Amino acid sequence: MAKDIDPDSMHCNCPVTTTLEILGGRWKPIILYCLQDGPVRFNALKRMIPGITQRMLTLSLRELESDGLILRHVREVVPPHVDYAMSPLGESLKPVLHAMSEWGAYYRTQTAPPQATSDAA
Amino acid sequence: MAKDIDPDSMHCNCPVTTTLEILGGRWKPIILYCLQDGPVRFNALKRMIPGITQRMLTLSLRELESDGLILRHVREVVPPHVDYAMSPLGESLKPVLHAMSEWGAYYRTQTAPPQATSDAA
DNA sequence: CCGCATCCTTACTGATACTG
DNA sequence: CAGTATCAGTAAGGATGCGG
Repeated sequence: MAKDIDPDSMHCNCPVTTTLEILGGRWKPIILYCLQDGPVRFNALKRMIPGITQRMLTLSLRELESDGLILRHVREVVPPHVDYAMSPLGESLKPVLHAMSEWGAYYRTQTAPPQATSDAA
Repeated sequence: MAKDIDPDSMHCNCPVTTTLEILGGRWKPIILYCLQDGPVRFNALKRMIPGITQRMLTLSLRELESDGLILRHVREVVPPHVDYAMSPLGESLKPVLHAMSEWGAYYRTQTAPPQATSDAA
């Protein structure tokens, strides 16, 4: 998803793809979701997202920061204290995240028949 | 993505991730975008999305169909005539696509260098 | 506590050629 | 026209260990 698209071979200017490029990947949306209620520390984030590895958390955080969606705040103390928070641009993404969340939930109700209707394919 | 997530290892029930799984990948959103105005034939789709290969178009279409977002209509004639259209579930995704599109466009205005027209629009 | 470096595996994507 | 099959390259994601 971090794939760089050459302007020369930019077949489609679809802004949806732009959005996908930014919050694509397995962990970005979850991280953003966790940050919605305020700043969170690195290890707290790791604890909130059980399956994530430190590597992926670090990489995702860096990309999110690089894309201007989150802010990284380092406090020079021992032990180190670093927390992450949404930037204004990140805040602007909230409605989108909300819409995607709503649809994802709706989708599940439409495709997850408890046990009846074997059209599970 | 075609990635299958085991319920047992489902670390996060974030519905946003569900949505991302469904329209993740390089071509899905573009295809959905092309289908928004009505049914389109296979080759027409291929023509509307210059960079896509037949393979990726076929695979993406199959996944979209499998996920219930689009409908495949085969007319048994020579030459073969197959067209794809949004299903009601696909239609329900339109607002989400629109929100993502809006944000993507907004994001570009926020990150586009003022001094140059580097946005390959 | 926070993060980086290395290596490895898998998944996604693409080019090309062939078929009903 | 609308696919399918095979092959291969790249990049995303993960495991583990070290450093500030």
